[in-house]
Amino acid sequence: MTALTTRAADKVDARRNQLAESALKTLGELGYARASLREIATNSEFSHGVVHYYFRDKIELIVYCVRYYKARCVTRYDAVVSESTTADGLLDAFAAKLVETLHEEAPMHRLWYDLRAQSMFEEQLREAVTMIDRTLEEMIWRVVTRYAELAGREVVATSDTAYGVLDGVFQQALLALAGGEAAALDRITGQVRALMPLLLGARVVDSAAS
Amino acid sequence: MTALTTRAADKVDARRNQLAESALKTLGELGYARASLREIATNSEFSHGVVHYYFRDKIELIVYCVRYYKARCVTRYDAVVSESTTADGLLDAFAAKLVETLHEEAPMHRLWYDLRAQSMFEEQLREAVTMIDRTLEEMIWRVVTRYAELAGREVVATSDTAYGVLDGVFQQALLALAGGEAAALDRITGQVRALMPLLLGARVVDSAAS
DNA sequence: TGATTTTCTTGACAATTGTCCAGAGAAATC
DNA sequence: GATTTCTCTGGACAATTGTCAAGAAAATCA
Repeated sequence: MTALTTRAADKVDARRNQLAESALKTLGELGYARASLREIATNSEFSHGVVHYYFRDKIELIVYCVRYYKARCVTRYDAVVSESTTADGLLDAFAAKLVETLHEEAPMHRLWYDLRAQSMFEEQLREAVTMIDRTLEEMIWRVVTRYAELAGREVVATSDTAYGVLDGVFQQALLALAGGEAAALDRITGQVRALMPLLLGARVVDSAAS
Repeated sequence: MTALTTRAADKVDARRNQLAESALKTLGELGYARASLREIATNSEFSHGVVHYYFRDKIELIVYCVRYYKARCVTRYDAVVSESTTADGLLDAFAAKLVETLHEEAPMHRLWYDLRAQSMFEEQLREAVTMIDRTLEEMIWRVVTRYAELAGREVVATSDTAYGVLDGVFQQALLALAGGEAAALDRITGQVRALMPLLLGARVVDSAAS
């Protein structure tokens, strides 16, 4: 019985994910405000009524989508961290990955910034948004600390500052890109190369290697 | 006749500004999506029909509001720049002003971030948003260059990077504040104190003063 | 004061929205 | 194969939206 229940729950979750998938496509295209449930359903293979079978209301769908979206984000820079062997190499790989993300996932990211802004008005969004924000901060922190480790230096900024700084220039690039400014891709590469070293302080002396 | 026309135009502009004023209040409270023309009109001293007498449609009202809002922003840190006599003093004044802004104009700023995000979906908003963004960047740049000048050092970051970085942590603070995290005010003070020096490079030798 | 223009109000409109529901269809269970 | 449960459809609902227009009210001008 437990097994059956679990399997049924899995099936429901699978359908929820399927709906979230197409909902995210519509949301990324139209943004939070303009994406109606009917439009979302039209861009899926179901009718508009099915949404209320799997989600209580619109906000629950959105929140589910936001959480679902997070799963794709967390590992984005893991390869950058694990496969880089030098500080400069990591810098290159990180910048390249940022550019790739801006290129290929722009709709997803403008949706993210949209939702984050909406969360300042709609309290129901806040918890999910805060959770993702924390996850993103940790992701960036892994990159920065690995960078410092490879450089043999210490990080002089806190985790939130590092995230805030890089998120700021990333958002700037995304915005410029939305305005057709293709040069934004080159610009952010330079910005990251310039900023990351600034986050590092004096050379660390490894006391175990004397 | 020119004088009369001008005076009439001034009167129209005055009414437009009056409407923009109360519209901004509603927009700051509800955000771009949820602020209907009726709600905006209700929070003004006019009926909902008057909006279409002074503005062609909703988007024109919003854009007008955005531009009107800009006028209040540009001079916000002028006193910080002109009245500071030491680098550390400027840092203090700048951080204090940021905190004050976060405290007193939070609704206005969450509206700004909302509109900026919307501009990635709605092309009609883009021009006005881009213009304000440039203005804000210049404003920050005046602070940063003045800071470098007082410190007798050069700025190692470009104007857009400086703006992106500070805007990032500011937005982070605003978001945290919306979530009731009062500690965000102290945090951003520390962040600014830590970040600004990082934007400066080696000591500048004033060749004229040798 | 009377005429004319400007300004504003009120009500109406079509469209869109989120939500709900009755029932059709599919799947699972017995 | 019959029955029950799950899944989905399509239409209806009230509420809200931006927009518009007809006319009242106010201001301006003669």
